[in-house]
Formats: sequence, C-alpha cells, structure tokens
Amino acid sequence: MRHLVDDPPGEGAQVASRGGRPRIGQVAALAGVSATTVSHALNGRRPVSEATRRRVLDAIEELGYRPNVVARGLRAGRSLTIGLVIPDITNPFYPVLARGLQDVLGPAGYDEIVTNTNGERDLERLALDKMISRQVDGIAFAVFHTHADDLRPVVDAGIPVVRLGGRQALPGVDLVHSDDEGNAAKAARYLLRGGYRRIAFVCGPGADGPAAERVAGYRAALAEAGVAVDPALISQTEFSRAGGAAGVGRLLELPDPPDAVMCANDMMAIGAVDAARERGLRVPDDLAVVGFDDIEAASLVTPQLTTMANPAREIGRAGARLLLERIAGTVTGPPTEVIIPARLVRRQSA
Amino acid sequence: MRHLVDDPPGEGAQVASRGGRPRIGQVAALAGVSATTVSHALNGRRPVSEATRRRVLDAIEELGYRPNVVARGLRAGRSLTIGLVIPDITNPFYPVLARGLQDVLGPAGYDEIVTNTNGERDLERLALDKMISRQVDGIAFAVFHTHADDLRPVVDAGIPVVRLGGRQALPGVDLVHSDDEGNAAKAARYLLRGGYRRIAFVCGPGADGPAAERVAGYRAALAEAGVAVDPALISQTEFSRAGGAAGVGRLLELPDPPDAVMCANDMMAIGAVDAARERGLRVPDDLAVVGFDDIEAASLVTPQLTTMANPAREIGRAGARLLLERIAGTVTGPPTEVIIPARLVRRQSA
DNA sequence: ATGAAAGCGCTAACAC
DNA sequence: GTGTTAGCGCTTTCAT
Repeated sequence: MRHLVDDPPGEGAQVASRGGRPRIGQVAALAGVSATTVSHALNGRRPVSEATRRRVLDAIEELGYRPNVVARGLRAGRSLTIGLVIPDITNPFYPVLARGLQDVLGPAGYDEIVTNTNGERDLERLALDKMISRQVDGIAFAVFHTHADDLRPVVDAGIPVVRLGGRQALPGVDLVHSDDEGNAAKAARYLLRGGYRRIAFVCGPGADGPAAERVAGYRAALAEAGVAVDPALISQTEFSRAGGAAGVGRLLELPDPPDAVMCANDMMAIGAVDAARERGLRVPDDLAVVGFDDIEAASLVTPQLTTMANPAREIGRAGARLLLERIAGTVTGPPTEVIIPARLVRRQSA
Repeated sequence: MRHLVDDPPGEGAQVASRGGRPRIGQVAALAGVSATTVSHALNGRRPVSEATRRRVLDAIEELGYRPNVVARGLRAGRSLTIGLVIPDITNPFYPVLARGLQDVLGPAGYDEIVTNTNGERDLERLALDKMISRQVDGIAFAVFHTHADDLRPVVDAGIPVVRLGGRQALPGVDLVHSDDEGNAAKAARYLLRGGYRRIAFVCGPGADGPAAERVAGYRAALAEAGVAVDPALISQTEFSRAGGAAGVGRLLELPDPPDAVMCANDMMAIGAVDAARERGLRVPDDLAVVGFDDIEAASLVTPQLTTMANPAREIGRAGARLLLERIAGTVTGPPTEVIIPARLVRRQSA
C-alpha cells in the first residue's frame, strides 16, 4: 500500500538545474516535444514544422531559457573562446590590440579571455597551459620571451596561434606585425625631406626585436639619401621618458650634435623634448623629434609629437582574421606573415 | 574463424580525444589505475597512496595531459570564469579596472572574459545574455545605461553581480565606486587652503551621475569654508579637451572671472589649460586648474596636472573580492556598497 | 517531421 | 586506498 509518498525529486520529472536556470529538457516538456526538437528549432540543423517551432520559441520565452554554451562546447569540442595573452592590459598598446581582435571575433560569435603575464616567462607558460585547459579555439599572444618550446604544447594540441607584434616567426605560428623597418625608413625620409642631415636614433636596450628593425630602416633611408650614418648618433637607453631624456642629453653633448632625433617610442620622444628644453633648444627648430606609436599622450604634450602611428587595432583585426581562417580550416598551409604598414602622423615636433 | 581483424577504433581501448589531446582515461590506462584515481591524485579530494600518485603524475607528464576545464565546469556547475562588461577597453579607465579585477581573481583561479558594449544599451543586454549562456560565476560591469530590468535575468539566474563605478544601487547588485562627493570636496579644500576664493567647476552635460556628486562635494566644501557659491561659476560642457577649453573660455569672459577651476575629468582640465594660455594667463598663478582621474597624460602635459586620482585599480580589486565572497557564499545579505577614497595628486597646475 | 539514446570529459556517490 | 557507475546539459546518430 503506497500513501502520502511524494515523488522523490529528480525522478522522471524535469528538474530545474543549478541556480534555477532552466535547461533544454524543461523547454521540451513545456512545449510538448523532445529535447532534440528544441535543439533543432534553435540551431536549424534540420527542419522543424512551423507550429512546433512556435511552441518551442514560446516555451523558451516563458522560461527565459538560455542554452548552456559550456555544455554545447563540451559536446562540440569547441568553446567559441579565444585566449589573448599579453604582458599588461594597462600598457596602452594592448587594449587597442584587444579591441581590434574583438572587432572581428565578436561578430563571429567568439569571446576573448585575457591574461596578463607581466612579461614574465613563467607566467606566460602558465597562461598558455591555462588556455589549453580551457579549450580555447585559438590563441593570440603578444609577449616578450617567445621561445618556440613554450608554444610547443599549444601547437601540439592543435590550437591555432597567432603572434601579434614582434618579429621572429615561430614554427606553426602565424605572425602579424607592423613594418618596423619600413616605418622607420618612412620617418627618416620625412626628416631628410625637411632638410635635416644629422639625424640621431635613440633606441632601447637589447640589439634584437623591433628596435633592431627600426635601426635598420633608419640606416637604409640615410644610405639611400647619400647621408653617412654616424655610429655616435645611435644611442641606447631605457624605454621611458627618463631614458629618452638621458639618451638625447648625451647626444646633445657631442661636439657635432644632431639636428633631429628619432626615438623608439613616444615616451622616449617626450623625454627627448624635455632634454632639448632643458638646454634651451627649441623643438622642432633646433631639434626635430619623431616618436613611434602615437600613444594618446602624443597629441597632448607641447609641442605635439610627430610620430609613426602603431596600427595596433589593425594588427588585432588581422590577427583575428587569421585565427578564424585557421579555425575554420580554410587555411592550412605553413605560417602566414602579415605586415601592417603604419602612417606618419605629422604634428608639431618635426 | 577470425583473422586479420583489427579492433574497431573506440571499442574498449582509450582513444585520444579531438585535437589529439589526451584525456583522463588515457592517463588512467597508462598509470594502470582508474580515472577516478587520476582525478583525486590531481584534486586531492581523497587520499591516494604515494606510489599511485607518482605513477599518475608520471603518466600525466609523459602524455602532456591537461585537464579539460570545460568538462570539469559542466560537471561542477561552475566555470571559474567571470564576465567583465564595459563600454570600451580602449578608454584608459577600463584596462586599469580589468587589471584590478585580475589581481584578485587570477590567484583565485578565475579568468576574465571581457566584452565591449560601446555604451549601447542593446549591446549591454546582449553581453549579459551571453554571460549567462557562458555560465560565468560572476559578472562585473561598468556601463552607462543601467536599467534594473536589464540585470533581472542575471540576478534571477543566481549570478552574483557587482557594479563598478557609478552610483545608483540596483536590487541584488553590489556596488563599488569612488567617493565622488568626498573627492571633489577634498580638491576644493585644497584650493581654498591655497587662498583661491573664486573657484569654478566645469562639469559635463547631464545633471546626474558622478558629475552631480562632484558638484555637491564642491558646494559643500565652499559652504564649509564660508565661501558663497556663485552659480555663474558652474559651467556645463562636453567631456573632452575642446569641451573643457570652451567651458573655461566662457568663465574667463565673466566680469568677475574665477581664479581657480575644477574640471570633471583630466581631458577637460587639459582643455582648461589651453583656454588659459590662449588668453595669456599663467597656470597656476593666474588660474589654478585641478582635474579628475589622473590619466597617464596628466603627468605628461605642461604644466603637469594636479588631479584627483581615480582609484580604478582599487575599485577593480574591491569588486573582485565582493564577487568572490558572493560566489563562495560567505556573504549572502543585501547589496553591499564599497566606497573607495581617492587621493589628491599634487603637481604643477594648482 | 520527430524521438530515443549515446556520449563529449570530468567528478561525486556509492561500493568494496 | 581504489574502482564502478551515473550524470552535468547539450547535440547527434540512428531509428521511425
């Protein structure tokens, strides 16, 4: 004899999932169809009669159902997520990069998960591991220490990777970067056209990376114009305002000082202006200054900086396109390299 | 008679998963234990003999196994992901906020997925929907249009939400913001101590939001010092450099112009300096200028801006802490409000 | 046009 | 200390 016995919860009936969120089974029950049909009504992978579709849609509406992307991802083997690994989102270059990626990724249904590594190699490796664990469908990364070994696990896992910025191509990794050499040459030619002849270059520490490319472009442009390159005019210093000021300060002590200076980034260029001012030199009349990147501050300082705009947003977009192609499998060959040209922003300092 | 018949793939044997990534079953097979044991060796939820643990760890190492966080999340009902919804990562305030969140969330094992809404209400709603679909464990958002209705689905889904910046508390939503009123008062008192008496306030369009708080603090500080508030000295304009210049320009045309001006943000303050210069006024001698936010450019312009630092990173951190507490269930009451004080950064403009 | 059932990779009962 | 089994929420054969 059975009496006063409630159905034990979870038996037979469709029970709300954790957090009270409805799941596909509840929608199905309310619409009087199977979960399969709800799925197809939603994804359109097979025909569903108009009447059924309506009932399903109504049920979804009524329950406020939202499909669980995690479950879908587990089933489908893709997460509709891409990982962005960068040194520090607080550095103004990276937000723009991130936005460029989203410009392209968002409409394609992908979301971005962002990790900062502070430029530390260990954290970079951990970040990559985490991305694999999270089943991202692709990785965009813009980091300092890029040892090919660190990327091996990712490439082995079959995850498309694109490197943003930097130079060295890595096996199995697409690359998008600005044309550092060409851009530096462009800037140098601009100065040459302006009549400057003793053009200095203030670069950062370390002989490789973008700095080296920029120096090469600078040399090439001078050579092309028949101007001798004076090694004394190439100054190595820190990538900061103080670094720029110090580097240019030294150049200005030279017996035959420069009449123009190119700096590896805008902060250094701002420092260069400081140094000129300290010595009572007018910019650009006594010393022309050109920066790199076109950070926001470049148009805010006095005099406003003439600079090569770093096409960060374009780099992000191009990277995202590459990633989507690899994910879709429409591109399968060896690594691609995309070079994004920059434009010279003429302002007051040169 | 059976001959030359290979085992059909997938029958019995542990097969590599998609993308060639090993899964827990393979580790188990290699270590000669069950998947459960591998799981426990990894998560430490129940004792595993030292010998077994070693074999498991070796197998993991050998195969390069990384647990699938998506599957784990589906099972556990949490994704170890939090959603960040902001207008535009390109606006320098938000990257700092994002970083503050990561400072706290990262060590706790959470990752951040970021969405830009361009400040459009429709996109904000879509972003929230997406976050629900993605099973985020919490949402941090900093947006313009915050109609309580838009957040209903999220709150109903049982997802903790914290609003970053802004003022209006929403039902079921924690709030972290800077003390706009107190900060403005702080800045005004600083000017009063400096002997300034005709202090103007340049605010943005719209009577509500942080601008209103700041105006209130400004009034309060003047009143407290026994200085009458002249309504003519409160100027409404755009939140931009040009807006600041225009607003201050108008104030300077007054028969009895101000000797100091507080601007609702740093860009406006930079514009204020422009306007003063145009009229041959020296800053801070003829006109003191105070900004709000302490954006990077504030220390780059000449004269360097005195400004109230917007404690974006602290706001992010506090928001993350709140979120973690709600997720953990250690806090369950009604919405909390956390107010982060800002500090005055004394530089040259005041 | 629609359903039933299996399974994505993992962990938590429930055994022993 | 360890294994077996079931199930998280979804999509996809395979059947009807």
